[in-house]
Amino acid sequence: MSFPASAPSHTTCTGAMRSVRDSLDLLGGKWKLPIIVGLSGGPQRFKQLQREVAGITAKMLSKELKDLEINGLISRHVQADAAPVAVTYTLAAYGRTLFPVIEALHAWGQQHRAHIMHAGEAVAA
Amino acid sequence: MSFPASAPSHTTCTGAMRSVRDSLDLLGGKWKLPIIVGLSGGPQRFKQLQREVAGITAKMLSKELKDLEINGLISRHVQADAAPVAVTYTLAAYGRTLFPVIEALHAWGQQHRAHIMHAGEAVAA
DNA sequence: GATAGCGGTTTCCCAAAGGATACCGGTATG
DNA sequence: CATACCGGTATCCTTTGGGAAACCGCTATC
Repeated sequence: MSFPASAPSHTTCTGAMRSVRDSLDLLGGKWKLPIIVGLSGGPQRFKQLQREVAGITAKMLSKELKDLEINGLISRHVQADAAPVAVTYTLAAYGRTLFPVIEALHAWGQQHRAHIMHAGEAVAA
Repeated sequence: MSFPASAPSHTTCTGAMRSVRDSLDLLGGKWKLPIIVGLSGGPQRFKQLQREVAGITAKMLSKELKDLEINGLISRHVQADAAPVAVTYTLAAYGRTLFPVIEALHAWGQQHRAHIMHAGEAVAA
């Protein structure tokens, strides 16, 4: 259940690391998580999403969405019936299993920001 | 406490993303987490650690250790008394606050691996 | 007919990440 | 004297990540 709390001994820790690195490979980079969070509020169309993920270029968004779809985290729907061909991206159920991970990163990042500020105060004071 | 479960609305999600990206900036890259896990079992000396983190070069290990130390996640101790100058690296208390994050990444990565295998089975069967 | 939006792709380019190798001064060991 | 271990550093190189801008066909709108 937990990664070894003590005595890594090469083999044990190497094993635990594999899965950690797997996660990081899928979620690493600048845009994967922002996109997932951007979709967490409901389906979005390409340009909508690009506006929401502030700063991302069309090229990056396109590429990252492909990656995420390949890994089953999101799904792409094309409505050819509509006149200018609407495309919507939806966070898949499997993508939602990432929420605890995002939560953990979010919580730590927030606490870390507070930690930094606190250290800064002592200096600034 | 939790990142917005619905209706991101730009501002909300942008705020939540900042801390997530902060975490990723500190922990991202190929080696940071492996090193932390490597130290989770107790203090290690440089070469010991390099052997444990399988595959890392001295240059990378040295650089990453500096980064981690600057961020207060680990601490470096030099024992000049010993003849060939021993250096030990220890996971700081603050570094241990990362355990929940690592746990989350570990758990998801492990589940993901199972997920992939499962999908593979259907094909392989 | 011009302009704007959609959903992208293509090309070019730069900076950062990271690997390989050699080397450093020190000691101990054969 | 040669070799190996320690804790690194310096140099060079390739790979990757990612940004900028132009462009695509199509539609709707002024």
